Amino acid sequence: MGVVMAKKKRSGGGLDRARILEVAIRYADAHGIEKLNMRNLAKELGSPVMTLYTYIKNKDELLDGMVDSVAAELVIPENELPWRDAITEIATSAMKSFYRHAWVSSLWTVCASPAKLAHQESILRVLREAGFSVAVACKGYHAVTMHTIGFAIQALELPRNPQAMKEAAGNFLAQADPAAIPYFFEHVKYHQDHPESDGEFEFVLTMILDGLEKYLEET
Amino acid sequence: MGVVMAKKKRSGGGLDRARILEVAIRYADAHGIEKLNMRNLAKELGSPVMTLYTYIKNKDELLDGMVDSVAAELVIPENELPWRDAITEIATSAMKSFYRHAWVSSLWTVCASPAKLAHQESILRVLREAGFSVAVACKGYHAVTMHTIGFAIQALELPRNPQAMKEAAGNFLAQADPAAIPYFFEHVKYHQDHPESDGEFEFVLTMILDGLEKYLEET
DNA sequence: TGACATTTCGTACTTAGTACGAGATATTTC
DNA sequence: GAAATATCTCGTACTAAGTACGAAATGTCA
Repeated sequence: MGVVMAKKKRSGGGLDRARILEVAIRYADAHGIEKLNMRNLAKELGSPVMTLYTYIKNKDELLDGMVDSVAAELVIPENELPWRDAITEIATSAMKSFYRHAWVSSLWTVCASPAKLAHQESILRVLREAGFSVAVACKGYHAVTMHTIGFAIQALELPRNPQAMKEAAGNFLAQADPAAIPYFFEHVKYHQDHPESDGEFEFVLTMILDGLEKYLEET
Repeated sequence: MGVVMAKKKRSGGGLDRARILEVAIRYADAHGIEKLNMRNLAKELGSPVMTLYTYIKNKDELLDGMVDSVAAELVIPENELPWRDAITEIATSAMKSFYRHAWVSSLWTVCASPAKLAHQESILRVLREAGFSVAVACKGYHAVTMHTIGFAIQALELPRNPQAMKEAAGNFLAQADPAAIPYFFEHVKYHQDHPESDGEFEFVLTMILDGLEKYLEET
C-alpha cells in the first residue's frame, strides 16, 4: 500500500499518469502555464475531461506531479566532486531546468515533490561533507536555493533570446524618460548592447561560494 | 490628458481608486491573494461588484496598482550614505515589505509599476555613484534584486513565526525518514531548534556586497 | 460466475472575471 | 439654466475553468 507501482489499466488508449504529466509539461512549455487547464489538456490527450480525474486527484496534484517530473531531471553529482564544483553543478542544472520549463519557478516553492526533496538533500549533503557546520550549511543552502529561484523568477519576465531582448530594450528606451531614470535607462541600454545574459548567474554564485569558503578556512 | 489627477467623483460613498487599493491590500495581507477576488473585494468595500470597474480597468490592473502601492513604501536612501549601507537599506526595506505583504513577491516581477521602477533606479544609482562600471553595476543590481525576491519567495512557504516554525518542523520530522534524507532531516531539526530566521538575508547580502567591493578596489 | 472494484465520461454545479447596457448623476456649453 | 455630453452606478448575464456526482462499462478475484 501507500506508494503504488505505476501501471496502465486499459491497454488500449494509452492514458496513464506518466503520459498525462508528460503532455502537460510539453503543453506548459509551449503555451505557458496559464493556458494549461483541464479542458485543454484533455483535448491534447484526445480524451474527455473527466477521464483525467481517474489518474490525478485534482489540478493541484497535477501541478505537483509536473514539478516532481522536472525535479527528477536535476543533476545530483557524484560524491567525490570538490564541493564548489558539486554545488555549481547542482545549481546550474537547476537553473537550466527552470529556464527550459519557465513555468516551474513559479510553482517550485509551493509544490510538494519527493524529487525536489532529493535535490535539496544533495545540496546539504555536499556542504556538510565538505566540512561546513550545520549552521553554515543551513545558510549556504538557503543562499544557493534563493539565488537559483530568484534568478529563474527574474528570467521569467525577460525576453528569452538576444533578438527579443534587443527589441524589448529598444521599446522600453523609446518610451522611457532618461531624465527621470538615468541609471535605469543606462542599464537597459547596456542590456540592449549585451543582449545575451552575461554570466549573471555564475557571477553571484561565485560570490556565494567565495563567501562560504571563508567559513571553512576559519576553523 | 493621459495622466489624470486622482479625485473622488461622488463625495458621499467614498469609493475611489486609492481606497480600493488600500482595502485590497489589507484584504490580501489578511486572507491571502488567492482569496482576493472582485466579489469579495466589493463586499469588503460595501459596494456592488461592477462599481469597482469604474475605477480599475480589470483585475490585472488592480494587482498592478497594489504592487505599485507597496513599491511606493520602499525606502530610497539619501545620496550621501556609503554605498554598502545604502544598498543594505534598500534591500532590507524591500525584503521587509515583501514579508509584510506576503503576496507581493509572487507578483513583483510580473507587474508594471512606476514606484517599482524608482526603486530599481535607486539601486543602480547607488552602485554607479559609488564608482562601479555599468557592467558591474548591472550584475550587482541583478544580484541584489534576485536575492531579495528569492528570499521573499522562499519565505512564502515557511511558517511565519517561531512557534509555527517549531510545529511545522516537528510535523515534518515525525513523518520523514531520516535514513533517506539524513542531511535534510538534520537541517529541519536545526530549524526546529533555531526557529527564528537567523540573519540569512543579511548573510547572503554581505556576500554580495563583499563580492562587489572587490571590483572597486581592482581599478 | 457472481460480488466487488475500478475506470470511463456526460451532465451539471460552482466560482470568478467581466461585457453590456440602461438609468442616474454630473459637467460643459451656449 | 437647459440642452448636450460625459461619467458613474450597477443589475443581468455570459464565459471560462475546476470538479462533484452518478450511471454505465469494464475489470479482478474468490
